[in-house]
Amino acid sequence: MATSVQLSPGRSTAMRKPKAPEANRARILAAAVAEFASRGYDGASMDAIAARTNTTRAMINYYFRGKEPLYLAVLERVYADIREAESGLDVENLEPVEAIRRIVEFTYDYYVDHEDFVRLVVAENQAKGRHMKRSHALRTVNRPIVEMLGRVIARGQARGDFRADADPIDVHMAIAALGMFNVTNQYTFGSLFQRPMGAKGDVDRRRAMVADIILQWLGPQPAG
Amino acid sequence: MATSVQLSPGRSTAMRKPKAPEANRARILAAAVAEFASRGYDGASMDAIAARTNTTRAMINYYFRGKEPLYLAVLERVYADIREAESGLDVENLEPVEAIRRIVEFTYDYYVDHEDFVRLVVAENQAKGRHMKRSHALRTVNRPIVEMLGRVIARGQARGDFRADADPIDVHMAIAALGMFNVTNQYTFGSLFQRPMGAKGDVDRRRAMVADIILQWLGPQPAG
Amino acid sequence: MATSVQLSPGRSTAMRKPKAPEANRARILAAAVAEFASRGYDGASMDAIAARTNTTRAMINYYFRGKEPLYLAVLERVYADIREAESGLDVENLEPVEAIRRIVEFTYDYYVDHEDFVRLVVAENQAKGRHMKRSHALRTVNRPIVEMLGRVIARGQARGDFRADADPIDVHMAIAALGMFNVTNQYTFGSLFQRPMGAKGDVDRRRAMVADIILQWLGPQPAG
Amino acid sequence: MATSVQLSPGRSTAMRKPKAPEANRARILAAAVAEFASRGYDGASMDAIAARTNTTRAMINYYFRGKEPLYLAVLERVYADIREAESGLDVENLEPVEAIRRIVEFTYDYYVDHEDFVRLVVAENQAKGRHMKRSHALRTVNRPIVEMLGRVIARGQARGDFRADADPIDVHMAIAALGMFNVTNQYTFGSLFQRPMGAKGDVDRRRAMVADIILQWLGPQPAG
DNA sequence: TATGAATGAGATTTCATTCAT
DNA sequence: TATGAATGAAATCTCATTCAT
Repeated sequence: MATSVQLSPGRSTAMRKPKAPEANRARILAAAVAEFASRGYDGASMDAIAARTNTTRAMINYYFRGKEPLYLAVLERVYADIREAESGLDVENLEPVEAIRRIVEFTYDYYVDHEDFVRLVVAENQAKGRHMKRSHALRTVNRPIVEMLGRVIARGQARGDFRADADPIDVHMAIAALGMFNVTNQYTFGSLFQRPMGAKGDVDRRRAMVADIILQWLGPQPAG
Repeated sequence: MATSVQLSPGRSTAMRKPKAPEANRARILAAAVAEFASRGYDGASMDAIAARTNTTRAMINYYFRGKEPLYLAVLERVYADIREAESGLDVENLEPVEAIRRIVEFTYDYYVDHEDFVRLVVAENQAKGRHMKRSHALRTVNRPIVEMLGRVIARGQARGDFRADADPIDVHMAIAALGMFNVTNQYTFGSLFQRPMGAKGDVDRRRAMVADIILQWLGPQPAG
Repeated sequence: MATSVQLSPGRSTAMRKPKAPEANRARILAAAVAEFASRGYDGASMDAIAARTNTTRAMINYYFRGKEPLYLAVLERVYADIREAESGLDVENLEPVEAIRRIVEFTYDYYVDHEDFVRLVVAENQAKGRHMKRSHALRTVNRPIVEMLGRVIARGQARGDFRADADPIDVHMAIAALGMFNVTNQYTFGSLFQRPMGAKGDVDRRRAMVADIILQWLGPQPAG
Repeated sequence: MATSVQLSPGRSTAMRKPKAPEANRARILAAAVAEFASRGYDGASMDAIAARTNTTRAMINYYFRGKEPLYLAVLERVYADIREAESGLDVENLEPVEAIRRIVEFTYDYYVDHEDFVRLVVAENQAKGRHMKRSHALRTVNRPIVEMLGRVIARGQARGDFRADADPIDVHMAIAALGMFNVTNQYTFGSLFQRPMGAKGDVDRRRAMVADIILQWLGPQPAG
């Protein structure tokens, strides 16, 4: 018994006890965003999240009641973030064409700069929207960018700049598709075609390209 | 093979030991494609794959030497499949504009009809290309569609139908982005904007839309 | 401990959750010593260790984080034990020859009485010291018996009882070799030469024999 | 089906088919000696042995009928080898003291040069002689060295060179113990006391030391 | 004689969650 | 509010052996 035997099985590093519930919650949530984005729902481990926050699995369960609720909170958070960012975008004073270009650029950059968001959206789609369905908050997320697009397109149509049958949701979808692909498919596409993509690709050139594509398509139909 | 060869007696149906390695392998691979596509790498379970066939985990390990090699075989298989399908696409005799439309339609339909392929590609990207890197076969997959696009674009440029600076890989990327998005993001996008997507969306309309987008963009630049 | 302290009510016997981490850890460690000593590293099974206690594999992993760390803890424990036992050996007040005899006897008996220790040492050697290398604790184990031997030998040399070139580590090695062999090789040697060995052999006679061998060797060199 | 799919699950390296049963057996046995010596009974894998021989597990089972019989064959082989080597030792024409020195040196060197033998003996002892018991061949192995020792000791006693109560088996045991320890305990002892041992230690010095120990002990008892 | 195919048992480890305090 | 302890389920992989030819 004189021999010193280690008693505590867990991590024995002295951990600070914050005693600040809100801060704890926020820290856990941030760690969870990173972990779920990086590893996906199944790949993410509660332990890894705990390790990123100097707390324990039990703590996380205490705050979020389990892995899935935590994941939902993560989704809600990143959607709230993009909604907020979109809200800050002011295009009412720009000419329609310039406004579209601005919106495309904003969107393109947001994806490049927020890979976590993109990866989480993709993960949720890979999960067939399983979790999203259970969240009232997520089912009622509104994305200001679509209404914004609607107003810009209407202005452009009024001036004859844009084709008459342009639909804001279609336009948003095209912008999102072209912008996301660079991030979502960077590994396979980049590897197969030897093109650096995502944040490492030629961001400026490709962002401009997307704007061109959208604007060409939106432009008034040549008679015929 | 046309002549009737006597098969060994008990080979007809319910044998305890099938002894049909090729068929076994193929069955396992098919089951693995479905399982990995449905659940992702981590989510997929060797047991589930075994259950989809009439074999056991041990059998799968015997044939494929583990989960990751099996996953690689799956990736290689679906890439081989799309490469083969692309090879069968004949556009050399079409006018450039029609050829592009044909290629877009083919690609769009392939994604809609082969969700497994799309999901596997997405999954591999979510895994940051981790597995792909280890496969020589995958690092050297060539996608005939890009060369095909290159030839069509060159023909179009020679006739003045297409802009001079069009790049086949950019074009392929745009087509892929617009086509995949409908499949990859169907759950979140569809839910957020109340639009059915993927195979359940308005496939015809959207396929045409993608072709329009690409062709407008490819068309000769208006002077100025 | 002598005063009667009130224990918490349910603590007496059959609780579903013992909540006695120290005792659990100790019980697991003891079981692991027995299992690893009996079956070697590879032969030992975590299940068997669990069965020897009243816990589960998962519990063991919780406390020790895996099989190898557990094995290391076992090694560290038995080395700590022998070190402690060696420390209790008091030979400073004995004449050098008697002191050597005492040390030999202690060592010989320790091996006979602690087959687990001997078997674990042998197992680690069979594993080429693979695990030991990874343990800082083990790399810095000091064995008091060698310093003790050094002091006794020096005293004997000063009196002319022992040869001048005697080296404590050589002496310890010879003692250990002769003592361990009886335990380590009891099965093959005993079987081949029909001699009961280990604890079943003629312990007294052989222990004396080892002391004789060592002392004859240590004794002053006959001139010439 | 145009795609090339690997069909054979096993190792596809072109393997030569020796068609030489005896040679096969010998090669497998040699590989098994190395594998069992290196990894112990449990640690050894039939696959690893197969890999060392360019055959398959099935082959080995075909020749040896299982892992344990193979292990027994290995033990029998290495004991046959040492017996044969011992038989070649000629000491009848040496003076008793020189003869003893010769025997010690031979034994010491044999252990240093045949670690596989030593490791197998140790492994069998760690297995508590479990396998040995089942082998008639092993239960009747005779070790010529003991009779040889007996004759030498008798000659030495007749001349008054050796003590009267010296027992050949005791002597052999001491020689074996001192010689084996250098090999069997080289990892723990060497690490704990910073002494290179086994073939890497100071073989010459230690071999001489063992001879000295034995001869001092065997020498005629000083009166008293 | 030789072998690819097939099998079932067992081993370790990870993990999310629950419990009692 | 916070947490160490405990648990049961599942997942992957290895392996010796057997079978049919």
